[in-house]
Amino acid sequence: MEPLTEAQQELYDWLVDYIRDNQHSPSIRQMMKAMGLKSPAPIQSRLDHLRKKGYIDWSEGKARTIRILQDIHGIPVYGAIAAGYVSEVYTDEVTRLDLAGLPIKSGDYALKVNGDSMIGAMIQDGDMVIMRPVHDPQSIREGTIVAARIERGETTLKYFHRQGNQVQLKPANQDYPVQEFLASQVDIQGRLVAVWRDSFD
Amino acid sequence: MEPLTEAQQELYDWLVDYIRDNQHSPSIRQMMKAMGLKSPAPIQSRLDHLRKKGYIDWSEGKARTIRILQDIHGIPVYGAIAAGYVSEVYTDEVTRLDLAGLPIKSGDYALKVNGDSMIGAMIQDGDMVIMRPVHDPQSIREGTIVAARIERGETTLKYFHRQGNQVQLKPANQDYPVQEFLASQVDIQGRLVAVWRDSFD
DNA sequence: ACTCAATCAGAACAAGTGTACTCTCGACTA
DNA sequence: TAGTCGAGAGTACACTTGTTCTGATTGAGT
Repeated sequence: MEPLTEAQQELYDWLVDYIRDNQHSPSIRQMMKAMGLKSPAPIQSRLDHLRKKGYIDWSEGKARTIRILQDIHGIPVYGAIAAGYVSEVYTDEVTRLDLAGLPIKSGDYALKVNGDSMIGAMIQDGDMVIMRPVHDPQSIREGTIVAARIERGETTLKYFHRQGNQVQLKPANQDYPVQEFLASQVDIQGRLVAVWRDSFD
Repeated sequence: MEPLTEAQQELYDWLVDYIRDNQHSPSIRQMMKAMGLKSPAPIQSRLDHLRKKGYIDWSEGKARTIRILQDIHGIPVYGAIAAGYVSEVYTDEVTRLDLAGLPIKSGDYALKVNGDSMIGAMIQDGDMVIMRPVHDPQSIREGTIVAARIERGETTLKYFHRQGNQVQLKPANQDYPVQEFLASQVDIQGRLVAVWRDSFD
């Protein structure tokens, strides 16, 4: 990332804070006052440089449309780790894991997992599963993990399989039985899109 | 939260998406087009209702200053699901899982997991592990999962154990051996605070 | 049948706002 | 020493944009 001058850095830092707090960009005259200036020209100049250097962008001619190009919310992904004695560090290109924006859409919701019936799918007690609402049951693919409500009763997390007009709900644990229902008996409330676990002491 | 009409809900959902994607509010005429309308009046009406019901707010007279009052980045936690045929739905109090803010501190970073040496700890290939830097190796508790760099070589994810002045790195998979090193040989780069997995088709 | 709220079209206005322009000044460099 | 670049003041203009009108339509209650 190309370095910034002191004045540019000052404006950039203020911008990031303002946008994070207010969910929208300030106007040039607002920035002017915040920087203690009496003319919009210096702000324009700094903004031009910030854009040229790849820090921000905006829609030409439109009011308050500045966007910070760097991810504000995510955390940096430094590389790949682990296991087979291999490791790799991303030095030049630091991607970012945007837990807030990237894989999650509006409407998604989370459920806390009780029990261990999905242990074979690496989902354990206490995990948070992020679900996406399913509007058309026909669109669910075989083997997807879904939250299924059975006959207006309890909801469980299971593998989804079709068998004619029947629906199979398979746990990922030998200790639990496979359940079969008529398609009309089960209500698929969502499909699994992500798992979050922070239950480490 | 007061319920919304269909038209209001449609606008609100679109708004949330737009602001999250663009870091600023759209103009009324943009909303007009997005909703397929030919007049700004209906949008204003919907916005008035959304504000009155506490969903959004804006600075009067200022362009593109709409803010979503609800937390955009967290996602709602509807309840507990699964497993032992038990389920529970949180109806009254909807907590929110703030993936961006809550359990993650500044300085945390993510690593993509290669291999299956931690499969016993329910961490599989492709998972993102969120690590927190460890400054004092003495503070690490027995059995914590850490990212350890061995003799300035590769970094691996393992259980951390002490044995006198030696350090044991135990994988969570029988197929891999336990490794032992002098404390001076291993550099603990971080301890595991969370796991994220979104590799579902 | 009546009321009321919510939803639309269309037009108009005033303020907010981005942008362009002309200057000056200081720091650094060839 | 002349030249370039970034910072800053001040002014002006055109477009974007929020807001306010006047009406018409629809649907749900009563």
